[in-house]
Amino acid sequence: MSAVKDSKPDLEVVERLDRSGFRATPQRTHVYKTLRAKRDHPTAEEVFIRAKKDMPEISMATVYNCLDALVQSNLVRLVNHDKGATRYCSNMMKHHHFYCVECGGAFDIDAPSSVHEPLIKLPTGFKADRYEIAFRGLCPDCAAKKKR
Amino acid sequence: MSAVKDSKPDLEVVERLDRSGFRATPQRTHVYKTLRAKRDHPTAEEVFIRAKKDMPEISMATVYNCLDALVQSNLVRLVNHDKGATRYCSNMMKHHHFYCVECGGAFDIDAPSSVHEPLIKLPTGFKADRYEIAFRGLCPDCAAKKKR
DNA sequence: CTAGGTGCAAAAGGTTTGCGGTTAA
DNA sequence: TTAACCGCAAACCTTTTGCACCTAG
Repeated sequence: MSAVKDSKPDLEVVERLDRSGFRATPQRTHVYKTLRAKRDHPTAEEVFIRAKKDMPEISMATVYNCLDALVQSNLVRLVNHDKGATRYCSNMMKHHHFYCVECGGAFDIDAPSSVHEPLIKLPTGFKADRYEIAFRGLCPDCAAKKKR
Repeated sequence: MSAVKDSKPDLEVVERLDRSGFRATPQRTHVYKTLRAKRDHPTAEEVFIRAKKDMPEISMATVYNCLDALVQSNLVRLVNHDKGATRYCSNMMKHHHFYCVECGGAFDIDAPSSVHEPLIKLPTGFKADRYEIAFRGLCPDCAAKKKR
């Protein structure tokens, strides 16, 4: 009922791509799966390297194309660190990010489902449909090292 | 109220640069003043163009160098839009940003001085010394256009 | 059949670096 | 004097684009 490389591509994904006007190609679903396989924030190149393991013929351009389609389909988010290449995140749950100023790492911070209140009142006219908090400071590891 | 080129370079700036181990060179103070002159979020190239008006011999590399020194001295912040070049912001008051998904513009959102509370509890070990909220949605102009 | 997608290679940004010359402590 | 800094140009890295071929609808 399923092949080695073509395991069922998750209806949700197919549907979302379709709703945004994209075909659910093997490359796109594979890039998505690659991203889901690990809970970190890889760069496009990192994704490319990982995706090639199971799909050696995929190209960098296609990875960019796929990531773009996935972002537009709301299956993946962009995450910008302060420097360097754009990173991608397949965790679409409401969450925030913590950036360690020491080691440069980025960590997901879950948003409490209860309190996502209009913490800040926006000036009249602005219509926000989402927000994300970027914390900066020391991650547990670096904080521990620093203390000594 | 502005001078030709060498108006006194603001003690605060000199001191901050110095405290971070940078000399307060004419280029650095000029780039800083350039950034302060307008309340937007220019790219490095934009800064370069503006800075050249009053300092024609300044180079792109120097602008990058200066911006870097200013960021490290806490006189300027990096602002990343979703796409494109890094942008810079000389508004160091506690504030957040609103990104318009329609026109791509970025707007400063003042943080109420009263409530800058730890609205989200971080997992144990994380030591945040600051945070910034990125709102996304429609700016007043685009919201108005959309309504029609 | 044909619009959309892929892979490749080349191009286009954006940022950094190496280096000779200059300047401030 | 000398370490820091400047301007220039080349290098580098990330992302986009043009194009020939391919494939699903």
